[in-house]
Amino acid sequence: MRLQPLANQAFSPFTYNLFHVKHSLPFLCYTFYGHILLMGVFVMSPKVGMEPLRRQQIILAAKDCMLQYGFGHFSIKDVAESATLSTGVIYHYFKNKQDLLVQVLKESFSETEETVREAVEKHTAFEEKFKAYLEAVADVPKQNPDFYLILLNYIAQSPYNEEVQPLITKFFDHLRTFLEEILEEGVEQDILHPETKPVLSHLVMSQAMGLAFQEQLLPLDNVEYLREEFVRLFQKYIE
Amino acid sequence: MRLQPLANQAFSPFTYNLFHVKHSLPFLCYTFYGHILLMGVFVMSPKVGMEPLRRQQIILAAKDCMLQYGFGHFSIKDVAESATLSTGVIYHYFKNKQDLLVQVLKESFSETEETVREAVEKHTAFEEKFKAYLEAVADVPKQNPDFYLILLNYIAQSPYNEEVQPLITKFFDHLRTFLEEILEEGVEQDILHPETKPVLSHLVMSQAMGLAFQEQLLPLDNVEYLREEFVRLFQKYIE
Amino acid sequence: MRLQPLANQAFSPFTYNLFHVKHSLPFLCYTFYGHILLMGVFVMSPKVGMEPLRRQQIILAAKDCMLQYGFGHFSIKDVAESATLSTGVIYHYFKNKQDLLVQVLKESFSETEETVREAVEKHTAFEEKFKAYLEAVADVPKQNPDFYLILLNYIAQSPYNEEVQPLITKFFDHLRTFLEEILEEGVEQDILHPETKPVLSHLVMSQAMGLAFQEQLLPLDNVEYLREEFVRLFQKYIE
Amino acid sequence: MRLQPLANQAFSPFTYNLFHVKHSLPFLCYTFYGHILLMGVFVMSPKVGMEPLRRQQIILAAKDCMLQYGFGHFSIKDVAESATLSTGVIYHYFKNKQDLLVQVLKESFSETEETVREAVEKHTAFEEKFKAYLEAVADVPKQNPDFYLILLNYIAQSPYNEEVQPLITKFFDHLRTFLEEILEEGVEQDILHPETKPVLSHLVMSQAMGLAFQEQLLPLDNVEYLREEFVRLFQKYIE
DNA sequence: TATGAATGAGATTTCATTCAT
DNA sequence: AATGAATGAAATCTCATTCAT
Repeated sequence: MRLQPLANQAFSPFTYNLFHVKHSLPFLCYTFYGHILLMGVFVMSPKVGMEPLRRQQIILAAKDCMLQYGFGHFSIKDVAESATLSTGVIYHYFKNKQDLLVQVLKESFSETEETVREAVEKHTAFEEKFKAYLEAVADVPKQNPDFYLILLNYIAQSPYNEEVQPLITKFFDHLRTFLEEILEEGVEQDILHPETKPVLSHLVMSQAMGLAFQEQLLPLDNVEYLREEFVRLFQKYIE
Repeated sequence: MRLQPLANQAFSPFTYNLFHVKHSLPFLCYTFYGHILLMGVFVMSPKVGMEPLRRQQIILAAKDCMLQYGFGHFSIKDVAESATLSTGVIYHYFKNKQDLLVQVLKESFSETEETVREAVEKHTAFEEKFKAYLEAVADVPKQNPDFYLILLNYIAQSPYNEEVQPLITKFFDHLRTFLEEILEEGVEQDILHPETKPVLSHLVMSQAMGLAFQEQLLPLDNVEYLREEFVRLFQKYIE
Repeated sequence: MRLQPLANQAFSPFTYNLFHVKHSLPFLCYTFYGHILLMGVFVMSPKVGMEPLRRQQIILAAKDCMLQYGFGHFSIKDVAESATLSTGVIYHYFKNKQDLLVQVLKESFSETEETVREAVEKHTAFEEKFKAYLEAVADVPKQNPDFYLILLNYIAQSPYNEEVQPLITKFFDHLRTFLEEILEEGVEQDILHPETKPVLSHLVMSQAMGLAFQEQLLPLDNVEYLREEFVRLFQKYIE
Repeated sequence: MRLQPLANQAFSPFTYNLFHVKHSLPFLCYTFYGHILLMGVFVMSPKVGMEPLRRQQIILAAKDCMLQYGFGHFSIKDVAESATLSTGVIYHYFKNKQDLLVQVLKESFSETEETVREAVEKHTAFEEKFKAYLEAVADVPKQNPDFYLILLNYIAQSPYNEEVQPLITKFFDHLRTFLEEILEEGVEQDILHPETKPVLSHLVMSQAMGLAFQEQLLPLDNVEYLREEFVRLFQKYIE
């Protein structure tokens, strides 16, 4: 008695559906005479706890599609294909396209924020923290190469998208507030003038963002050196 | 007695109704005594020769739509409506949507480039030129409020659009090369180290772009002050 | 005891209502004594697995439209209407208009080729095979009245259509090669001179095609007689 | 005093229309002081007897377009461009697109008919006339390479075009009737059986047409030989 | 949970024809 | 007789979303 894949031609044109139903399994066996017998169909019970996994699977596929096709040509069908799921199931896990898009952005944001925070928290001295911050934000395009391309797509959309706009604003605010907290230590230690804080934090954010976008657009040959100079530029500024 | 080109504004496409000689254009010249003489008439038909006028009209309408709906929801139908024309006529003046989009971008670029060049060329001393450049690029969002929003939309498209990508690259290259030419004067006057040139030009471009995008995204309350600090940041850097 | 594929016609997409086990397909086999046994059921959903059915349905509708409106005024919208489907669903089953058109042609070709081959294969003697071939190709317009009208439409397109051109060429080549294989028997039996083969096969193809097109164009009153004479013409030629 | 081309910049944006009006001419001269003076505009009177010439010009351009783009992508704008005329003027000489298309076909037909008639009329004896006819119709694709491609386009259209259909029928009828007149001589000289006449004439027409179409479709390597055999086939038939 | 078929609105593009002059 | 701008209908194609099962 041996299990065998079902020969295609043995099935009427509708039987192949069986194999498309992902959570069912035909159970076959050979008879004593070598004939194939279908013993039954196991319709597997839906897996428990699949929800977060599926969501993740879809978000990842959506990220891929965003990078490959851009916001303008991003389609649910492509996401489904890329996740090897049906289009319909996307709507089980996400309210609609917009919802999916927002989740993708949220993921990207929290990833990047985490990276920066971790880099800073290794240090205690103000100067070291500041340097670590500068290096971390300058390194985002290297650590997380797709982040700025995704961000770019969303920023372009943001003026026309009520949900995306505040998300982006919040992301930059978080990151900038975090920097201001670091700078506050400098102020307390009389290294920095209090007024420098808001301006400096804005300039750092802008510069980091500008550099990353330039890198996306033009093939820069001396990226590494530019990043180092970016750090130096602001170290010089606070002296 | 000198031949004089007719002032453009004297001949809106509908003015032909005003002439006694129907559907024609008077050809005039000044006499020795300053009197105007009608030398003859050019036969014209009002439905002919609309090309330059219409192209401009459509490009303007397209810019409006771009700002209003963004790249993602930019439609030819909207452009036509906004220009109070039929959709078909757009294709009389532009090969396709892509072509129109490219023309819009080209216009925006040349406008901005011109503004910066003009600002710099008022000065002769290196330090003044450099300052003028910094101020001019920092002021682009103020002088030309739509520029960065349009740019943003195109940048997001650029990785998926063969024609737009090189246009943007060229624009930034032009602007950066122009800055390097200014910096070269600083090098010649021993104010700057030669190696500073490429790095500095990149950092300035990034910072300007980053600031402008931030301004697009967040309602900054101290924009003016930030711009001043932007200038000071780089003045400090070259000291 | 042998497994038997279910006959297609037993499962129109709507028959699922008839089964007691809802939305499923019975899997049957013959017993040693010829009795039918229900071995199990395949779970299916009526909205799934429509592909082969719909493709056929659409191809048929497309054929109808082709005949009714011709290549020049063949529109997807008409096909959809004729198949009582939405326009969108056509693009679910076919990549684009061109793809659909090609599938229609392929079907028509294989049908006709099959008819001719079957007619010939009933015979064994060379003369009989040759006669059967001549009669079969002459009878195509009668057996398959739409074939030449469809062909005509495609041929007119072929110089401007990269995909259709080789399909048509291949079709005629197949049919002509098949005739050459028949003629080869005549050569082996010393009934034909070897050199006659290629020329004769071409002339037969041309004549058949020419006759069919004439029939399309003019209302011939003596079609039957013409076909007989067509056969006689070439029988005489090989004597 | 010298004639000079008008400097572009001397004209308001609408004056260039002057040069677009094909039948008007500015008349210029230099003054004693070197200034350009426009002396007047000659609006040339419409040329008399241009009608047939223009019609011919347009028909030729239409033929070119038909060959280049086929019936399916044949557009008035292309015809106008190919004839270096405006789209509007086409409608001065032809009622509409359909009318133009019909004229193109008529021209092609009369050309071909003429060729065949001339070839036959050089001879007097029946056999020679018959041979000349066969050779002439077989040679049409060589003498008039575009004829069958144009015909193909029209035939495919004919079932859906009330005006084209009878034109084609008439063309083939003419040519076939002409052959029957020749054959009648053979009947009178007791070379042919009277019943052969209609069948033979049809078969000849079909064969010629079929051969020509095959030649259009497939790259035949032995066209010349095929044509000779075509002649021989029917010479043999009447023996 | 999952499938993928189906819908229908909307976008781009083409083009015969008209029209004012 | 000639221009080419303008229209608007129609065609192709895309895609978010729904739906029966």
